[in-house]
Amino acid sequence: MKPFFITTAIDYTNGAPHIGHAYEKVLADVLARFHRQNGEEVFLLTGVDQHGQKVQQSAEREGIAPQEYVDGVTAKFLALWEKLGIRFDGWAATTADKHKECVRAILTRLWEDKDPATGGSRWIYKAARSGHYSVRQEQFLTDKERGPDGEFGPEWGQVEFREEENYYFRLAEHREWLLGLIDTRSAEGKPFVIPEFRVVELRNAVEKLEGDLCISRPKSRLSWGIEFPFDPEFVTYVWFDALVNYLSFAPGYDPAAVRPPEEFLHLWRTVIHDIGKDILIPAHGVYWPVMLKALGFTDAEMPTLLVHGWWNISGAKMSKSLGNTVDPDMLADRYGSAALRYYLMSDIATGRDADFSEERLVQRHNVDLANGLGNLVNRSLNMTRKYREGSPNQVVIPEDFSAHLAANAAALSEYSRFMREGQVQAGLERLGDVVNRANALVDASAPWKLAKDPDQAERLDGVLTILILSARTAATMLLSVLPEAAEEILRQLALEPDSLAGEIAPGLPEGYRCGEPQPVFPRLELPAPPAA
RNA sequence: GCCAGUAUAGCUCAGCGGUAGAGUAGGGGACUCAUAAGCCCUUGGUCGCAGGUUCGAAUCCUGCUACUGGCACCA
Repeated sequence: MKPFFITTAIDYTNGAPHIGHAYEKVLADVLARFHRQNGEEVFLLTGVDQHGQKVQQSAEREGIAPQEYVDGVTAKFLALWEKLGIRFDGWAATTADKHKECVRAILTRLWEDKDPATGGSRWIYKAARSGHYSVRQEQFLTDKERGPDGEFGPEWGQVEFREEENYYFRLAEHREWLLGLIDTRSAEGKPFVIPEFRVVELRNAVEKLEGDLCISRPKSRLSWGIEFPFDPEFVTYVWFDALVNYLSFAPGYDPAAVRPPEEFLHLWRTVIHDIGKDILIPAHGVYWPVMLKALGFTDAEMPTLLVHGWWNISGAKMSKSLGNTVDPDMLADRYGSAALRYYLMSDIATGRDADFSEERLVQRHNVDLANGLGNLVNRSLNMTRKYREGSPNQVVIPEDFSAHLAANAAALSEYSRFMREGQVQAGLERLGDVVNRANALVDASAPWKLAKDPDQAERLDGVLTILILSARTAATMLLSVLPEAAEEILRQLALEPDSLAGEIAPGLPEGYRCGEPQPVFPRLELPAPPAA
């Protein structure tokens, strides 16, 4: 079976999930479901990033242990994914023993990979750096933190000059290699980053790459992390912990092996990292490929980065400090997870930003799903039952409608192409075409008139057949985005979905009888505005 | 400061050298199988601003403005 491996970013467990977290997971889930529907061996990996200073501080504020704190937040994420129907195959939690061991094994290997010329590690070195340090905020200050008078403001408390030793991962010397990788991938038509306009951004950043990556924090400053295997005075700092989740929770990875095991590579060669634009540069676009190179991955074994945009709120960035975050849990409760999933997939072009609007969420649900697809299914089944007791006769499709099914087949294959490219919105537009074409056919052929004229009996059978087959094709195209609703439609139609291969059945099965219509998408209403 | 990107109908966006497009919202009509849904027709734009190239520019070039992203600087 052809493999398909997709990962999401792991979310930081320092607050409740917002709409952006939900969007990224729904996108991954939809693509995973599409490939699964296409008969592929799919692995979807998602999870949470649980270490770090902010978690440590939040736990202290609440007077509980960090593990207890992250377990609580993690439960919120898991409950939301359950509510939104996110079906994942691997769950990455960075405080899991499996992950800690993997990170430590990787650090050990890189530390012990000695350069014969110098006798030191080829990848990691220890060095002292100095700077201004705020004791109260427990962080080094840059000149950004200086006030207009050039001094550090009172919010930093006591600021002292401090020297600190840390471990560093060599990055800068891999600049040319990374530029070559980016260019080669683009030239081969398999860009390192999708959408392609982000490749330029990444390339610019890589060209200016200098300096190495600090991968440790002294325990005196940060205790909530993975202890360094060869120096217990330090814990692993963010990216060497978080990024490694893609390996530690992937099936078959062995951190000790010089070359990744074939069992693992089988899946890994197809890997797509579904991430937000905020963590492309430098984490996923620079640190990660160099880390993989250090771990013995060849250029052909580098991932593809699928970079999505953000949901803005009335044109403004969503941020906790602005207090304009959107709670996906509340939206799912208010409108149902299907309406939310459909909105998130249909109203943003993958890779770009969009403006979030509850009004638009309701509108898209009502126009596309309730009035469009839902009503098509309902009216088709009603007429089939009313005029043919659920079983249209097997007839030759009337000549003036014969192009209809061919157009549906074309729409289905275009849908597949868009979905393979991660363009879910474009795929859903093809679904809309199938629905609109069928609804137009109802009015053009007027089955209620045909039913009154015995001479038109065969024509009526043909129209009903096309309508039911169209509803089936539409449901087939809805399966990855709204699996439960699509299955309910197929149940009412009493049909299996079409194959995604592009060919569709020319008629109904022998002895076909449709099921009972039941509205699948009741219309939604916006809550009444609060009384003035 | 540098490098990109975006600016087209109320809204979301497509078009990227040859008479301004789609969906949605607004208006009108005919119908009745249906979730008062659907179908047909239709109003609506000096294509951010100013120049230039061209027989012809939303489309190419230059400058400007606004917004977005990235990087850098912040002695």
